[in-house]
Amino acid sequence: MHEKLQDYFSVVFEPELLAEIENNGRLVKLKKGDLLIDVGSVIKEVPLLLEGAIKIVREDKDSHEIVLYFLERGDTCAISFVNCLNNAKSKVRGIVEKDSMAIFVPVKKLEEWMAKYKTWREFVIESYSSRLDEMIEAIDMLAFMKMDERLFKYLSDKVKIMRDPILHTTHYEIAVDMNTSRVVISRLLKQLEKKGKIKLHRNKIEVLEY
DNA sequence: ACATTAAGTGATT
DNA sequence: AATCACTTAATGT
Repeated sequence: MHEKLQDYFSVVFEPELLAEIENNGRLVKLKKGDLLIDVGSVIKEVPLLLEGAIKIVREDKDSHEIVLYFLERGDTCAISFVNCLNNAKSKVRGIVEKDSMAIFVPVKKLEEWMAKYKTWREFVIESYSSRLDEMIEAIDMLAFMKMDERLFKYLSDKVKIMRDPILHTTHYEIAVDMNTSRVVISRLLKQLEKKGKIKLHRNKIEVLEY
């Protein structure tokens, strides 16, 4: 826990705060597919991501979903933190996208730290605003971009987050993430392959350009 | 060999 | 861009 914490957070947090995180947080290993938070749940612990990636998804009542943004190492979900200071329920779902490691810190502590540590305050504000930026980007994508552009952005985003140009996913999973049908995704992927931007395999997509 | 699941495709709306 | 109705290909038992 110490080393990883140092790796990603020692540049942003002062030593006392790092020590507090170590004393109050619990280290959790997360497996791909784990459900971190669901719509309607109240959060009492917030994760600081040491390694891996989390997908944040919005879901409607008919289980249509749309990906809002991804969390990476060094990130936290400030939205859910601020949200639970407000005693509100989560409006999003967080799913572990690849095997991850995180430190869970009780919200109560985080609240104390807001007053105590400047770096923590700045971190939360920073994180909140970049999450908001990403969400606005997601809205732009839905409102203004065509399916083929959306798909290519989805692929290149995912490559960046997974840190691997070979995506181990199916057409169906992409279709669910983008709230469209598998057939549409298959056709668009085929077009991208013809343009030489990707290479298709079973359960696997090689992204050549991103 | 057979069943299941992933992916490709034409036709229709 | 979505849906239907297949076909083909890859994989698991």
